[in-house]
Amino acid sequence: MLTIGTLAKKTGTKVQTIRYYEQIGLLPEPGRSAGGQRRYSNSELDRLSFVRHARQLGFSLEAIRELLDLSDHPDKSCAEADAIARRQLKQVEQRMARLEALRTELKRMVHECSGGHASDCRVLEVLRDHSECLTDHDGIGA
Amino acid sequence: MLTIGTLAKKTGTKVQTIRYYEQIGLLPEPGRSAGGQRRYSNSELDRLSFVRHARQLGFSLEAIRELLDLSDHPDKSCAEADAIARRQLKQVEQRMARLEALRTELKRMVHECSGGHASDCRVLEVLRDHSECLTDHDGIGA
DNA sequence: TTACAGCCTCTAGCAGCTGTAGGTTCAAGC
DNA sequence: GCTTGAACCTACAGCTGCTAGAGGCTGTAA
Repeated sequence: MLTIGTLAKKTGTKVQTIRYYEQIGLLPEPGRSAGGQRRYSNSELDRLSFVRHARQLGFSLEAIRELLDLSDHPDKSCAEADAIARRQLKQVEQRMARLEALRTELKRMVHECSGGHASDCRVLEVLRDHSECLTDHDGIGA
Repeated sequence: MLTIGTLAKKTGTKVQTIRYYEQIGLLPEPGRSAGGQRRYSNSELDRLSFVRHARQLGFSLEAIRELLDLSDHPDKSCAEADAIARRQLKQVEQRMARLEALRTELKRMVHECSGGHASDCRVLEVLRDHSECLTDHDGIGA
Protein backbone atom coordinates (compact mmCIF):
# COMPACT_ATOMS: atom_id res chain seq x y z
CA MET A 1 0.00 0.00 0.00
CA LEU A 2 1.34 3.37 -1.04
CA THR A 3 0.80 6.79 0.45
CA ILE A 4 -0.10 9.57 -1.92
CA GLY A 5 3.41 11.00 -1.62
CA THR A 6 5.03 7.73 -2.62
CA LEU A 7 2.65 7.34 -5.52
CA ALA A 8 3.48 10.88 -6.57
CA LYS A 9 7.20 10.16 -6.59
CA LYS A 10 6.82 6.88 -8.44
CA THR A 11 4.82 8.46 -11.22
CA GLY A 12 6.43 11.89 -11.34
CA THR A 13 3.16 13.56 -10.46
CA LYS A 14 2.46 16.23 -7.86
CA VAL A 15 0.37 15.22 -4.89
CA GLN A 16 -2.15 17.94 -5.70
CA THR A 17 -2.47 16.65 -9.20
CA ILE A 18 -3.34 13.17 -8.00
CA ARG A 19 -6.08 14.57 -5.79
CA TYR A 20 -7.25 16.64 -8.74
CA TYR A 21 -7.46 13.57 -10.97
CA GLU A 22 -9.50 11.85 -8.30
CA GLN A 23 -11.77 14.85 -8.01
CA ILE A 24 -12.56 14.90 -11.71
CA GLY A 25 -13.15 11.15 -11.71
CA LEU A 26 -10.07 10.12 -13.67
CA LEU A 27 -8.83 8.05 -10.76
CA PRO A 28 -11.16 6.10 -8.48
CA GLU A 29 -11.51 7.02 -4.82
CA PRO A 30 -8.80 5.03 -3.07
CA GLY A 31 -9.00 3.26 0.26
CA ARG A 32 -8.12 5.18 3.40
CA SER A 33 -6.06 4.55 6.51
CA ALA A 34 -7.76 4.53 9.91
CA GLY A 35 -6.87 8.20 10.17
CA GLY A 36 -8.34 9.05 6.78
CA GLN A 37 -5.23 9.23 4.61
CA ARG A 38 -5.32 7.83 1.08
CA ARG A 39 -3.75 4.43 0.49
CA TYR A 40 -3.04 3.17 -3.01
CA SER A 41 -2.56 -0.28 -4.49
CA ASN A 42 -0.67 -1.30 -7.60
CA SER A 43 -3.73 -1.10 -9.81
CA GLU A 44 -3.98 2.57 -9.01
CA LEU A 45 -0.29 2.97 -9.69
CA ASP A 46 -0.82 1.43 -13.13
CA ARG A 47 -3.79 3.61 -13.86
CA LEU A 48 -1.97 6.77 -12.91
CA SER A 49 1.06 5.75 -14.96
CA PHE A 50 -1.24 5.28 -17.92
CA VAL A 51 -2.68 8.75 -17.40
CA ARG A 52 0.72 10.41 -17.04
CA HIS A 53 2.09 8.67 -20.06
CA ALA A 54 -0.87 9.70 -22.15
CA ARG A 55 -0.52 13.27 -20.91
CA GLN A 56 3.13 13.25 -21.92
CA LEU A 57 2.01 12.19 -25.36
CA GLY A 58 -0.22 15.23 -25.47
CA PHE A 59 -3.61 13.59 -24.99
CA SER A 60 -6.24 15.77 -23.32
CA LEU A 61 -7.83 14.58 -20.12
CA GLU A 62 -11.01 13.98 -22.07
CA ALA A 63 -9.21 11.76 -24.56
CA ILE A 64 -7.57 9.94 -21.68
CA ARG A 65 -10.94 9.37 -20.10
CA GLU A 66 -12.04 7.64 -23.30
CA LEU A 67 -8.85 5.61 -23.49
CA LEU A 68 -9.24 4.49 -19.89
CA ASP A 69 -12.78 3.48 -20.61
CA LEU A 70 -11.57 1.35 -23.52
CA SER A 71 -8.87 -0.10 -21.34
CA ASP A 72 -11.49 -0.99 -18.75
CA HIS A 73 -13.65 -2.74 -21.34
CA PRO A 74 -11.39 -5.00 -23.38
CA ASP A 75 -14.33 -6.32 -25.40
CA LYS A 76 -14.89 -3.02 -27.12
CA SER A 77 -13.48 -2.41 -30.53
CA CYS A 78 -9.95 -1.17 -30.82
CA ALA A 79 -10.94 1.17 -33.61
CA GLU A 80 -11.87 3.88 -31.17
CA ALA A 81 -8.48 3.95 -29.48
CA ASP A 82 -6.88 4.00 -32.88
CA ALA A 83 -9.03 6.94 -33.93
CA ILE A 84 -8.05 8.87 -30.83
CA ALA A 85 -4.38 8.25 -31.48
CA ARG A 86 -4.75 9.28 -35.12
CA ARG A 87 -6.56 12.46 -34.13
CA GLN A 88 -3.76 13.19 -31.71
CA LEU A 89 -1.12 12.55 -34.34
CA LYS A 90 -2.82 14.96 -36.70
CA GLN A 91 -2.89 17.66 -34.05
CA VAL A 92 0.77 17.15 -33.29
CA GLU A 93 1.67 17.49 -36.94
CA GLN A 94 -0.37 20.66 -37.27
CA ARG A 95 1.29 22.15 -34.23
CA MET A 96 4.70 21.28 -35.62
CA ALA A 97 3.96 22.99 -38.89
CA ARG A 98 2.91 26.15 -37.13
CA LEU A 99 5.93 26.11 -34.87
CA GLU A 100 8.16 25.72 -37.90
CA ALA A 101 6.79 28.96 -39.33
CA LEU A 102 7.25 30.73 -36.02
CA ARG A 103 10.78 29.50 -35.76
CA THR A 104 11.68 30.84 -39.16
CA GLU A 105 10.28 34.23 -38.33
CA LEU A 106 11.85 34.46 -34.90
CA LYS A 107 15.21 33.41 -36.25
CA ARG A 108 15.06 36.12 -38.82
CA MET A 109 14.13 38.72 -36.22
CA VAL A 110 16.94 37.72 -33.95
CA HIS A 111 19.48 37.56 -36.75
CA GLU A 112 18.70 41.00 -37.97
CA CYS A 113 19.05 42.61 -34.57
CA SER A 114 22.27 44.57 -34.55
CA GLY A 115 22.13 45.90 -31.02
CA GLY A 116 21.80 49.58 -30.29
CA HIS A 117 18.67 51.42 -29.29
CA ALA A 118 15.12 50.16 -29.17
CA SER A 119 14.24 52.89 -31.64
CA ASP A 120 15.79 50.96 -34.47
CA CYS A 121 15.31 47.45 -33.19
CA ARG A 122 14.36 44.96 -35.85
CA VAL A 123 12.50 42.81 -33.37
CA LEU A 124 10.14 45.60 -32.47
CA GLU A 125 9.89 46.70 -36.04
CA VAL A 126 8.83 43.32 -37.29
CA LEU A 127 6.26 43.06 -34.54
CA ARG A 128 4.91 46.43 -35.50
CA ASP A 129 4.44 45.48 -39.12
CA HIS A 130 3.19 42.06 -40.02
CA SER A 131 3.76 42.70 -43.70
CA GLU A 132 7.48 42.34 -43.08
CA CYS A 133 6.91 38.71 -42.27
CA LEU A 134 7.91 36.14 -44.81
CA THR A 135 5.77 33.35 -43.48
CA ASP A 136 2.20 32.72 -42.52
CA HIS A 137 2.11 32.17 -38.82
CA ASP A 138 -1.35 32.01 -37.44
CA GLY A 139 -0.83 29.80 -34.47
CA ILE A 140 -1.11 31.26 -31.03
CA GLY A 141 1.06 29.53 -28.52
CA ALA A 142 1.32 26.76 -31.07
CA MET B 1 -12.44 57.25 -34.35
CA LEU B 2 -13.21 53.56 -34.23
CA THR B 3 -15.76 51.68 -32.21
CA ILE B 4 -14.57 48.59 -30.41
CA GLY B 5 -16.32 46.39 -32.96
CA THR B 6 -14.53 48.03 -35.87
CA LEU B 7 -11.20 47.77 -34.08
CA ALA B 8 -11.92 44.11 -33.43
CA LYS B 9 -12.57 43.45 -37.09
CA LYS B 10 -9.51 45.36 -38.26
CA THR B 11 -7.22 43.42 -35.97
CA GLY B 12 -8.91 40.04 -36.03
CA THR B 13 -9.53 40.20 -32.31
CA LYS B 14 -12.71 39.49 -30.39
CA VAL B 15 -14.38 42.42 -28.70
CA GLN B 16 -14.15 40.66 -25.36
CA THR B 17 -10.45 40.18 -25.82
CA ILE B 18 -9.88 43.88 -26.39
CA ARG B 19 -11.71 44.71 -23.19
CA TYR B 20 -9.67 42.03 -21.46
CA TYR B 21 -6.40 43.55 -22.69
CA GLU B 22 -7.54 46.91 -21.38
CA GLN B 23 -8.45 45.38 -18.05
CA ILE B 24 -5.02 43.86 -17.55
CA GLY B 25 -3.35 47.09 -18.61
CA LEU B 26 -1.97 45.96 -21.94
CA LEU B 27 -4.00 48.58 -23.74
CA PRO B 28 -4.61 52.06 -22.31
CA GLU B 29 -8.10 53.17 -21.34
CA PRO B 30 -9.52 54.69 -24.50
CA GLY B 31 -11.67 57.77 -24.85
CA ARG B 32 -15.44 57.40 -24.63
CA SER B 33 -18.44 58.70 -26.53
CA ALA B 34 -21.00 60.89 -24.76
CA GLY B 35 -22.92 57.73 -24.00
CA GLY B 36 -19.93 55.92 -22.57
CA GLN B 37 -18.89 53.71 -25.47
CA ARG B 38 -15.18 53.19 -26.20
CA ARG B 39 -13.68 55.13 -29.08
CA TYR B 40 -10.28 54.27 -30.50
CA SER B 41 -7.68 56.20 -32.45
CA ASN B 42 -5.02 54.93 -34.82
CA SER B 43 -2.40 54.75 -32.12
CA GLU B 44 -4.52 52.21 -30.30
CA LEU B 45 -5.02 50.31 -33.52
CA ASP B 46 -1.24 50.13 -33.92
CA ARG B 47 -0.74 49.01 -30.38
CA LEU B 48 -3.32 46.26 -30.64
CA SER B 49 -1.86 45.10 -33.94
CA PHE B 50 1.51 44.86 -32.26
CA VAL B 51 0.00 42.78 -29.47
CA ARG B 52 -1.82 40.45 -31.85
CA HIS B 53 1.21 39.96 -34.00
CA ALA B 54 3.34 39.13 -31.01
CA ARG B 55 0.70 36.70 -29.79
CA GLN B 56 0.72 35.02 -33.17
CA LEU B 57 4.45 34.59 -32.77
CA GLY B 58 3.75 32.88 -29.47
CA PHE B 59 4.93 35.57 -27.06
CA SER B 60 3.24 35.51 -23.67
CA LEU B 61 1.28 38.53 -22.52
CA GLU B 62 4.02 39.20 -19.99
CA ALA B 63 6.67 39.20 -22.70
CA ILE B 64 4.48 41.47 -24.79
CA ARG B 65 4.15 43.84 -21.89
CA GLU B 66 7.95 44.13 -21.81
CA LEU B 67 8.17 44.54 -25.55
CA LEU B 68 5.55 47.29 -25.50
CA ASP B 69 7.46 49.03 -22.77
CA LEU B 70 10.61 48.95 -24.90
CA SER B 71 8.64 50.18 -27.85
CA ASP B 72 7.38 53.06 -25.71
CA HIS B 73 10.90 54.00 -24.69
CA PRO B 74 13.03 54.12 -27.84
CA ASP B 75 16.07 55.24 -25.83
CA LYS B 76 16.33 51.97 -23.99
CA SER B 77 18.70 49.34 -25.20
CA CYS B 78 17.57 46.98 -27.86
CA ALA B 79 19.36 44.13 -26.12
CA GLU B 80 16.35 43.43 -23.95
CA ALA B 81 14.00 42.99 -26.88
CA ASP B 82 16.58 40.78 -28.46
CA ALA B 83 16.80 38.66 -25.33
CA ILE B 84 13.04 38.24 -25.20
CA ALA B 85 12.93 37.15 -28.81
CA ARG B 86 15.80 34.74 -28.30
CA ARG B 87 14.04 33.27 -25.28
CA GLN B 88 10.95 32.82 -27.41
CA LEU B 89 12.94 31.17 -30.17
CA LYS B 90 14.46 28.78 -27.69
CA GLN B 91 11.05 27.84 -26.34
CA VAL B 92 9.74 27.22 -29.82
CA GLU B 93 12.69 25.00 -30.63
CA GLN B 94 12.25 23.04 -27.43
CA ARG B 95 8.59 22.52 -28.13
CA MET B 96 9.37 21.37 -31.63
CA ALA B 97 11.86 18.81 -30.38
CA ARG B 98 9.34 17.40 -27.97
CA LEU B 99 6.61 17.31 -30.58
CA GLU B 100 8.96 15.48 -32.88
CA ALA B 101 9.39 12.75 -30.26
CA LEU B 102 5.64 12.56 -29.70
CA ARG B 103 5.02 12.28 -33.39
CA THR B 104 7.38 9.35 -33.70
CA GLU B 105 5.71 7.57 -30.84
CA LEU B 106 2.17 8.22 -32.02
CA LYS B 107 3.05 7.10 -35.52
CA ARG B 108 4.41 3.89 -34.17
CA MET B 109 1.31 3.34 -32.06
CA VAL B 110 -0.97 3.90 -35.02
CA HIS B 111 1.10 1.71 -37.30
CA GLU B 112 1.02 -1.19 -34.98
CA CYS B 113 -2.71 -1.18 -34.44
CA SER B 114 -4.20 -4.08 -36.28
CA GLY B 115 -7.86 -3.59 -35.49
CA GLY B 116 -9.74 -6.12 -33.43
CA HIS B 117 -10.50 -5.92 -29.75
CA ALA B 118 -9.30 -3.42 -27.23
CA SER B 119 -7.81 -6.26 -25.27
CA ASP B 120 -4.91 -6.52 -27.68
CA CYS B 121 -4.75 -2.91 -28.81
CA ARG B 122 -1.23 -1.66 -29.21
CA VAL B 123 -2.30 1.90 -28.52
CA LEU B 124 -3.47 1.00 -25.06
CA GLU B 125 -0.54 -1.29 -24.51
CA VAL B 126 1.99 1.37 -25.30
CA LEU B 127 0.26 3.82 -23.02
CA ARG B 128 0.26 1.29 -20.24
CA ASP B 129 3.97 0.70 -20.50
CA HIS B 130 6.27 3.60 -20.98
CA SER B 131 9.25 1.32 -21.32
CA GLU B 132 8.00 0.37 -24.78
CA CYS B 133 8.66 3.87 -25.93
CA LEU B 134 11.55 4.49 -28.26
CA THR B 135 11.88 8.14 -27.51
CA ASP B 136 12.08 10.53 -24.64
CA HIS B 137 8.96 12.58 -24.54
CA ASP B 138 8.58 14.64 -21.46
CA GLY B 139 6.44 17.48 -22.70
CA ILE B 140 2.86 17.79 -21.67
CA GLY B 141 0.62 19.38 -24.26
CA ALA B 142 3.80 20.41 -25.97
C1' DT C 1 -40.11 57.14 -32.93
C1' DT C 2 -39.12 52.77 -33.33
C1' DA C 3 -36.24 48.99 -34.30
C1' DC C 4 -32.29 46.59 -33.63
C1' DA C 5 -27.37 46.04 -33.97
C1' DG C 6 -23.92 47.00 -31.21
C1' DC C 7 -22.28 48.54 -27.03
C1' DC C 8 -21.91 48.44 -21.63
C1' DT C 9 -20.62 45.98 -16.91
C1' DC C 10 -20.28 42.03 -14.21
C1' DT C 11 -19.64 37.43 -13.43
C1' DA C 12 -18.60 32.72 -14.36
C1' DG C 13 -16.39 29.27 -17.02
C1' DC C 14 -12.76 26.63 -19.84
C1' DA C 15 -8.08 23.29 -19.28
C1' DG C 16 -5.00 21.49 -16.21
C1' DC C 17 -3.16 22.14 -12.81
C1' DT C 18 -0.59 24.76 -8.55
C1' DG C 19 -0.35 27.07 -4.18
C1' DT C 20 -1.93 28.45 0.38
C1' DA C 21 -4.12 28.28 5.00
C1' DG C 22 -5.14 25.97 8.86
C1' DG C 23 -5.53 21.79 10.82
C1' DT C 24 -4.65 16.34 11.55
C1' DT C 25 -2.04 11.88 11.22
C1' DC C 26 1.87 8.89 11.00
C1' DA C 27 6.25 6.90 12.08
C1' DA C 28 10.73 7.24 14.00
C1' DG C 29 13.60 8.16 17.87
C1' DC C 30 14.13 8.73 22.78
C1' DG D 1 4.63 6.42 26.28
C1' DC D 2 5.83 10.83 24.34
C1' DT D 3 7.58 14.11 21.28
C1' DT D 4 8.82 15.86 16.94
C1' DG D 5 8.33 16.96 12.32
C1' DA D 6 7.30 15.43 7.80
C1' DA D 7 3.56 14.19 5.36
C1' DC D 8 -1.15 14.18 5.04
C1' DC D 9 -6.14 16.28 5.07
C1' DT D 10 -9.96 19.73 3.15
C1' DA D 11 -11.30 23.82 1.01
C1' DC D 12 -10.57 27.35 -1.77
C1' DA D 13 -8.15 30.90 -4.54
C1' DG D 14 -5.17 31.67 -8.40
C1' DC D 15 -2.63 30.95 -12.77
C1' DT D 16 -2.86 31.97 -18.52
C1' DG D 17 -5.53 33.81 -22.05
C1' DC D 18 -9.26 34.25 -23.22
C1' DT D 19 -14.71 33.26 -24.08
C1' DA D 20 -19.67 33.27 -23.07
C1' DG D 21 -23.79 34.80 -20.98
C1' DA D 22 -27.12 37.83 -18.50
C1' DG D 23 -29.37 41.94 -18.31
C1' DG D 24 -29.43 46.45 -19.64
C1' DC D 25 -28.05 50.93 -22.37
C1' DT D 26 -26.59 53.64 -26.87
C1' DG D 27 -26.39 54.92 -31.59
C1' DT D 28 -28.11 55.25 -36.10
C1' DA D 29 -31.00 54.56 -40.01
C1' DA D 30 -35.60 54.30 -41.81
